[in-house]
Amino acid sequence: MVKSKNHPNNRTRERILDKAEALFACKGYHAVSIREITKSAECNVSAVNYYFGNKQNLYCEVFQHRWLPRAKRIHNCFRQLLADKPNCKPNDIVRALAQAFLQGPLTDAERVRHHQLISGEIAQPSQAFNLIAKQALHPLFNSIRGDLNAAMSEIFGDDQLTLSIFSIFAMILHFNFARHLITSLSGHQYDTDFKNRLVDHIVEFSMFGLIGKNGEDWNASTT
Amino acid sequence: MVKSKNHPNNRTRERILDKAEALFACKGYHAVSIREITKSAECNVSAVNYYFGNKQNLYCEVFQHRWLPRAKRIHNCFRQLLADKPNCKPNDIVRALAQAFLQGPLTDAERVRHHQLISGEIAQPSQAFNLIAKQALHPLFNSIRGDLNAAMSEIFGDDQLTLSIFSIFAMILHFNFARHLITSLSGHQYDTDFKNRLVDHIVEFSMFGLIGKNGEDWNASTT
DNA sequence: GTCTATAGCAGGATAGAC
DNA sequence: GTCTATCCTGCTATAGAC
Repeated sequence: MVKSKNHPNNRTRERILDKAEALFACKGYHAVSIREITKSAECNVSAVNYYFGNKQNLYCEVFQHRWLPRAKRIHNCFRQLLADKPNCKPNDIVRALAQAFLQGPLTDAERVRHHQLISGEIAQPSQAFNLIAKQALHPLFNSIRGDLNAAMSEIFGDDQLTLSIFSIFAMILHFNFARHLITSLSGHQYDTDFKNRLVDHIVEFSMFGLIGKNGEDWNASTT
Repeated sequence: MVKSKNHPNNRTRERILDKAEALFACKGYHAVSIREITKSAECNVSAVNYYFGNKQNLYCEVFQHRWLPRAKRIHNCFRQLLADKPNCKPNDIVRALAQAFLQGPLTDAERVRHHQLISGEIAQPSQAFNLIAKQALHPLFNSIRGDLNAAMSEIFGDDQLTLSIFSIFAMILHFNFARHLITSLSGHQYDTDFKNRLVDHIVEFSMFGLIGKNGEDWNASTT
């Protein structure tokens, strides 16, 4: 057995966070054991308790030190894309959002991890939910709300806008979160072409829905 | 200790399925122990192994004997709603779908369970995924595809239609699946009024997106 | 800061009485 | 079909050597 491992420029604490995140994302909190994490991080079992106290706290610190910084990178990317368009219209906002999340600064592996983790918290909120709600979800939501509000005509009610933002997020999350299902039903792999296609689709659908700009007499049969 | 428990008209096997489903939905597969299930079902620990062989198999049978029948009830409700409208337009189809899933034949507690279970499988597919994909997801998808295809104008491409159906499902799933987040961001509780509002929103957004029938010059700033 | 060793417990699964 | 008792594995967490 090697006593002192070679991990140049790569502290044990950081390696644990990296591997823990990957495993939590992939399998979920309860399906991952400390032994599995420390084995993957090539360190001793007791290192998790030494650095993080316990498993639950490691999970929270994954969100604090891995998930949140990545969320910030996505949001910055979104803001940057908008900053390049001074008088932006609703479609510019939705496009910037879709691009930031589907093509933005993350690698595809990071993107999958990111969405798996947030999906887990949305489905079954734990301690970490309050953290990310307060520091990422609420600020982003309010920011988009302000942008869209400024860009939309005033006939749009507050509630209508809120629900529309949820719907846009539903699409963005779903197209990352349900990759397996979507591949299984559509046959598409998540390559660059398909992601371009998805961004275009999200923008078009968010603007026109099923009807399209050629808007026909959709309501004719309803009396 | 009581030797023979009183469970009139309610076989042990069925009680285990009921309680197991509730717990799996609420906490996820790995977070639930056999002991917890059998305690909740008021039977002996060994009953799970007696009736289902092992935990994994119990999980699959929950999908087989609880989830799938419920999915069928929802699909029947959808078909029934459509049958009442002979010459249905796209908005009728989307409304029937949203109603079937958000207001349909299930109680609200059943609806939450149903969506938590399917979300778990979409996020991290297990053995059960193939079962429900083959017996519920693919048939429903193809059925809607056919309905919409017949109701839409022919300018809509195959791929465009596929992505649009995903988007409609994304909304329906998200509005059930992300209840905690949506309540946290919008302040709305999931009462009857809000669910009515959601159905209307899903139909409107799916038809017109953000622009609405008053469709303005959304694309003006993009050159 | 990293390791070994182990405490202490909970998990899934089985054998066999009734 | 339901129960008790038990096996054995794997888990989290801690104590203490180096």
